[in-house]
Amino acid sequence: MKIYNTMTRKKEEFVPVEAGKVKMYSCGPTVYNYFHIGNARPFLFFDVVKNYFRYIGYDVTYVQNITDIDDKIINKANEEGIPFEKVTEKYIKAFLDDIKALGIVGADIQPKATDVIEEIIAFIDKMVEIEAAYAVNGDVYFAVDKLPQYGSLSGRKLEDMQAGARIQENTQKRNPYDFTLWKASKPGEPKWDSPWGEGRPGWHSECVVMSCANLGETFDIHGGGIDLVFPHHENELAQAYAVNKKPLCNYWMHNGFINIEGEKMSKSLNNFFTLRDVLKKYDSEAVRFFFLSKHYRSPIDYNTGILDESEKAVKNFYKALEKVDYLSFADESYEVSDALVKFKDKFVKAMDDDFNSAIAIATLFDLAKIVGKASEDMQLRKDAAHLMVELGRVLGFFADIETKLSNDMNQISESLINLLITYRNDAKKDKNWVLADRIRDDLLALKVQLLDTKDGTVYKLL
RNA sequence: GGCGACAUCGCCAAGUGGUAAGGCAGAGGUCUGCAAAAUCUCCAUCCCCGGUUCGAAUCCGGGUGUCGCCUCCA
Repeated sequence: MKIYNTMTRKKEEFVPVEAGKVKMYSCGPTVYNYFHIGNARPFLFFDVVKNYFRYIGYDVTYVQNITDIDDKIINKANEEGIPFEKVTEKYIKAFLDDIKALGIVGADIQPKATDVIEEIIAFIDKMVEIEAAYAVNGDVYFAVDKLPQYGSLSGRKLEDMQAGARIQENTQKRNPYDFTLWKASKPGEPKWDSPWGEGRPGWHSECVVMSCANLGETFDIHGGGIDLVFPHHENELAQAYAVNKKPLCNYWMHNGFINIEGEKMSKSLNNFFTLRDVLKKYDSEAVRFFFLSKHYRSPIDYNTGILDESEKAVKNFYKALEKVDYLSFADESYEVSDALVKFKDKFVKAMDDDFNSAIAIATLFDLAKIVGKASEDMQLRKDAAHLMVELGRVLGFFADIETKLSNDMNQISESLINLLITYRNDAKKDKNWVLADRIRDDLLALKVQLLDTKDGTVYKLL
């Protein structure tokens, strides 16, 4: 198992802190809005990471935080003139609904920042105590100068950063790169008591507190979007070094960005799509296919055509399963036969190589080809179907296979269609092509497609 | 200015020294009253130049182009 580690900029063999166990953390949403497809990428990807580790036998603990106190949330609350809790309540629910709609199982532990304020205060207090941080007028800042390791994750040196960076003047800070740990509250803002007065925690401390509390001071994997490398993750790491004197985690994983039609997604360009809106038009598995068909570290371009293609591709998985009537034997046990073991190997090898999901998906197509091939041995086709579903589920596909494959047509309409097929066959016998075609076309308009096969006419619901 | 990523068939996308996976689209055959479906088959030498090597899409150098981070944006 190899993982690309942002810290070292190379693929490294994965060695867990504790044998047989994986402790992973990924940065969750700030709940002030519906999340967009860019946010969806890490949510989906790290869920697959978790699935895969479980699949190959690890005992996984996956923690993902919810940031429910933050400037953006306060701004939103002020805009709408409601308490910030109303904002977070609404968007936490939306977050949970949306990831579920995308087929994301979710984290084992999902702590909220406001649930651990006491712990965050204690953590910041410790930094002040050891002089890794300092308080000024009710604010607390982390002193980056004190930490020689600062910049090690993002590969920057403080000297380099100073040169051309556009950092707002903040005369309270000793170094412009000192970051806020605690922020004094203004009148009317949410606040908590602290040794430095009433205020609220900055963003960077909560993740350290929540990850270490649930996973230990050094855990295995910390994930998030590539943009979080600096400053967020750099700052998390800095705090962990300062207080625990050891690295926060052994492997830093970062997913690439999503562009829209070749341009950066941004609110000013108004070119972002919420997942919620995308799922109104496209099947969730098409979205999943879109993400997983490309390596997670690559930048990925979103455009309207790409999901159409993805949707067709996913449909072919189901077409193959329909051909063998998968549901009729889905519950039967099976073994990976000698003829199929190479596909499982290919899948595992691909995923072991820094989660190469593109090849993993190709394996699914390899299997779909066998499943759908009428000339193949039926037992082989069934076994291939089982394996295809087993592997597909690791990637999050086929979660709702019963619904997808079941024909919800009721008995009456089924017999009506068969009746019309009989009429059409009579018309064909009479060479009444006009009537025959009319029946076919009219049914097509009702989303019932007639197909003339060697064995007679069959129909398909579109 | 500093740091970094990427450039592979019409589109999406694997590949990290041994002679280009897969998907979508497309072409042809079979089947068919027509059509669709199904099925079989076909479909790239890897941005440019130079180097290393028996051998490079893969390594090195130089171009060109695209993009990202350095603004509490995943």
